[in-house]
Amino acid sequence: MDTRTDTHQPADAKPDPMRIERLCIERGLKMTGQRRLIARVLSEAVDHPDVEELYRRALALDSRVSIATVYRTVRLLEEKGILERHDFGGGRARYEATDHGHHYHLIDIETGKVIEFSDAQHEALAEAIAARLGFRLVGHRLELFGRRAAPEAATPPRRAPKRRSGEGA
Amino acid sequence: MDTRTDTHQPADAKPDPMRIERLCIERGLKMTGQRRLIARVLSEAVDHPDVEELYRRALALDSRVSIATVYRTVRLLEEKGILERHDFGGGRARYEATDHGHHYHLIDIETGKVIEFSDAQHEALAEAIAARLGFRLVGHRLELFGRRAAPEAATPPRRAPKRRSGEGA
DNA sequence: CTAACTGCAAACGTTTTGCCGGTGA
DNA sequence: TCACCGGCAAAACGTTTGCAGTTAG
Repeated sequence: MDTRTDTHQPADAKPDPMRIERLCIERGLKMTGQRRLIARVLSEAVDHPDVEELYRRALALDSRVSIATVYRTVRLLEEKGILERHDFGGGRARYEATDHGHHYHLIDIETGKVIEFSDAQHEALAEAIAARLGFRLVGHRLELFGRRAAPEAATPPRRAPKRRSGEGA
Repeated sequence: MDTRTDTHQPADAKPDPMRIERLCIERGLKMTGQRRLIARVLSEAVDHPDVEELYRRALALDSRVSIATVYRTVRLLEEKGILERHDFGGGRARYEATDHGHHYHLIDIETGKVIEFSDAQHEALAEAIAARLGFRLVGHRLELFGRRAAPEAATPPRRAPKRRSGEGA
């Protein structure tokens, strides 16, 4: 397929607000009110929210959720392969639905914003490297940390995150 | 330089047991007994120890260190650019000296062992992708998760780590 | 009916920090 | 000298869990 870098962020604004719920049912999960709520918040997210953010969004729709349930749900969905957990530095796990195929992340270190992209060339390279080292590739992650290139007025400086976790050198 | 994947693990068994200490002095850090001790442990490490492991190794040489000091030192050294923090999953940060140039990691998901490698082709690709997306690349990380390829008797199964952090999909 | 679920608060494991008496430069 | 440092114990942080009551299927 494509050999070029291909961005796809808020482009496809998650069209289906029930996708996650459907997946839950498929895997035989009991659909309670809070589960449905959290599923909806997740389905609608176009970013990579952490648990607190999910909790905040859920609360805004219905106050009968506890953060413990968000933690439990998010973990459960990850175990079921419905969610993917990421660590972009900053000490909290961030989640995203497992769909829109393999992609990588570019983190804007000024704003913390995450841009998704895919790149077939990289995909092939990763595979080749693993093979060269005598391994069968099971998974891989590529994260780029960058600063918006030159041209315009600089974004105001950003306070350092709460500190924790590994940044790429 | 090389365009091929190049492994370099315990190969170069850190020849200089004072490298870190020298760097500390260069950056104007006060060299106390415990600082020197920790620096030495770090200089001698050929792996990616976490804080507890560093503490254990330091204690074995001299019992007058506290784990708080290890935490403080490791953080300080990271801020000074002497150490690099990694999160390979498992809930604790792991450290390695910032030297032997840019390299990436392949994590053997059976054993948890980390193999380092460098790859100029990937390096160039990362740079190109960032540019293509309108960013200046500040750092990047590539982590491969793999299973030793076919041939020999399989390594015994390994219990899952303490749970936390992001695995590559 | 009952296994799966929830809220709450307490527990967890890692990491940071306040206090305050030391110590290297 | 004195700004920086180390030990200790307590706090903070994100996250998990035991308990007891609730609910989906």
